[in-house]
Amino acid sequence: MYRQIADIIAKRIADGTYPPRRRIPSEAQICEEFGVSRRTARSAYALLAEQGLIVTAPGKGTYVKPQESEDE
Amino acid sequence: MYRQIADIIAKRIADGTYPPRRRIPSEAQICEEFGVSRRTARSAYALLAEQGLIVTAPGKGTYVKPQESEDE
DNA sequence: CTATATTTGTGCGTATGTATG
DNA sequence: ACATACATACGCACAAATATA
Repeated sequence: MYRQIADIIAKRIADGTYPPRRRIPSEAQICEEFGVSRRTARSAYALLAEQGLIVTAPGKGTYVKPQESEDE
Repeated sequence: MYRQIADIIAKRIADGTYPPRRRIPSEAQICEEFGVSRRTARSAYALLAEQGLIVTAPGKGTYVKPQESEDE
């Protein structure tokens, strides 16, 4: 199930729904949208982070990974 | 053997020992009660699920299937 | 500086799902 | 049918980091 969620989010990143450096839904919001536990939401994001698609920022949120060419 | 266990559980559902929407013993508890392996306990529950008597919820447990007329 | 709210990080226990021997 | 192990998922609680009032 967490793989399906990760796949959906990955598609949103690919099609520009979630552009680079954009903050994406919090884990809590993922729980609501997909009706899953936070554990599952986190597993999905962990998979996307492992794939290098997103980065997490404790206390701030989760963001789409910036492009290589982009500055800080 | 798993058919015998399934039959016993089915009787408990039929006589109201396990009412609709009630959580029934976990697979582990079935193992203890009947002295069988988890594989056998799962086979029993799989049979009952196939018969539409129960529904399983990963991470939560196994429940007696609600009546058609019941709301969520 | 304090207090509150939000968000990610971590840990625990329990239960079902899947795979292997 | 047995035994074992690991993966996945739910729920809860608390900590740490950040932002805001």
